[in-house]
Amino acid sequence: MARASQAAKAASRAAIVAAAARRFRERGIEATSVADVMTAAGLTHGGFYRHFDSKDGLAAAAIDAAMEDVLAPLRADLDAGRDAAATRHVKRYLSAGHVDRPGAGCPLAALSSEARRGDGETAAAYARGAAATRKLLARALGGDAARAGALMSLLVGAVSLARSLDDPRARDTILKAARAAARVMTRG
Amino acid sequence: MARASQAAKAASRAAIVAAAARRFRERGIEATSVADVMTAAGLTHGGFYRHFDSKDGLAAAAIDAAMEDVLAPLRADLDAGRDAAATRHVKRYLSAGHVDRPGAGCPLAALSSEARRGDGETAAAYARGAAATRKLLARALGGDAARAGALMSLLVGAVSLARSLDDPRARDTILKAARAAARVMTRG
DNA sequence: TGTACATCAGTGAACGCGCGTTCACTGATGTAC
DNA sequence: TGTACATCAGTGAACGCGCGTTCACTGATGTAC
Repeated sequence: MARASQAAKAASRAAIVAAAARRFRERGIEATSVADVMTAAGLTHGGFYRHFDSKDGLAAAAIDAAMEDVLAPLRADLDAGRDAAATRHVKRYLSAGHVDRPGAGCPLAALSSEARRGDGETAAAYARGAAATRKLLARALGGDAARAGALMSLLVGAVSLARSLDDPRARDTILKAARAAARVMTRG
Repeated sequence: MARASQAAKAASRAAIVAAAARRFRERGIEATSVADVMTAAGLTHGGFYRHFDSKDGLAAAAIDAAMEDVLAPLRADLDAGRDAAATRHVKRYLSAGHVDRPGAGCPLAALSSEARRGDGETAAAYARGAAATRKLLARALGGDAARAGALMSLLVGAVSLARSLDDPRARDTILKAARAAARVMTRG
C-alpha cells in the first residue's frame, strides 16, 4: 500500500489506540502483542512504528485514552454542577457491567499491578490516571482530598477483587458491600 | 551434580518457592523468568521441572505461600481470641512498610491484574487467597461477611494505588485516608 | 492550474533475543536382597 | 551390615517459539515552483 493521507493517518492512530485500550485492559499489556493490536485495528504490524516509538508509548497513550473515557461522565456531572456526581460515579463504577467488561472499564482496576511496574511511560500514565481520578473525586466530595483517596481505593479494590472471584454470588456480594461502604463515605 | 537427598530436595523446593514469592510480587510473574527464580534459589534452571510441572504451577505455589505469610498473624490473633484483630491487621496492611516492600507483602495487592488473568492454576490461587482473606476478616468483624468484603477492597485498593503514586506525600495521604475509613468500617 | 519530486503511511519479510521447556548426562541416594 | 543396582536431583546445553523492532519497498500524498 502506498502513502496514506494525514487524515487517514490520524484515523489509523485512533484505531490503534482504541484497539490497544480495549485489549490491554482485557488481557493485559504484556499478554497482548503489537501484532495483535495492529490486526485488531485493521493494519499490518510493520507500520506500527510510524505512530509510536515503542509498545510502551502505545500503552501510555492507551491508558490516557481509557482514563479519559472513564472520567468524562464524572467531569461532565461536575461541570454541569449536578448534585450527587460522586454517587453517580460510584453507581457506574461498582456495577456488574463494569466488572464484566474490563475492556471498557477503568484502567486503574484493569492494569493495577502490571502498569505500575511497566517502563517509564506506562507507569507515568497510570500515576496520571490515579491523580486525575483523585482530583475529580475530591471535587465531587466538596474538596475532601483524603476522603477522595479512600473512596478511590475502595472502588478500585472492589472491582479488581470482584473480577478475581470465580463465584458470581461472591462477586455480587463484594459489589453490594462496597456500594454500602461508599454510601457512607460519600455522605460522611 | 549428582542426585540430592529427599531432605535436600525439600529444601530446594522451599528455596524456589520463597524466591519466586518474593520476585513475583516485586516485579510481576511474567517479568520474572524461571531462570531468575532458580538462580535466586541457588540452583540452575534445568532442574526446575523436577519440582513443578510448569511456571504456572510455581506461581500458584508462590501465591499460596505468600498469602499464608500475610494471613498468619491475623489468624493467630483470632485463634488467641485477641481483641482488635481486625484493627491490628489494618494497621499492618496500611503501613508504609507494606507499600515499600511488595516482595514481602500481600499478593492480592501485588499481583492483582496479572494473576487474575493468568493460566488456570495462578488465577485459582489468587481467588483462593481472596476468599481466605475475606473469611478471616469476616471472623474478625464478628461474622459480617459483607463488611469484610468492603474492608478487603479498601485495603487492597489503597496499597495498590499508593504504590503507583510517584509522590511520597500523596502515598502517605492515601494510606492515612484509608486508615481513617477502615477505622469506621471496623467499628461500624 | 499544472508539473516534478521528495516524503512517508503502510506492507510483508526478516532479525535477534529471551523465554519456557526438554534432554542427555552424572553420580550420590535409596532400596531390595 | 553389606552389596548391587535402579532412581532421580541437579547440571548445562539446546530447542522452538513468539515477540518487539527494523528494513527495503511501493506508490499516493503533499509541496515547491
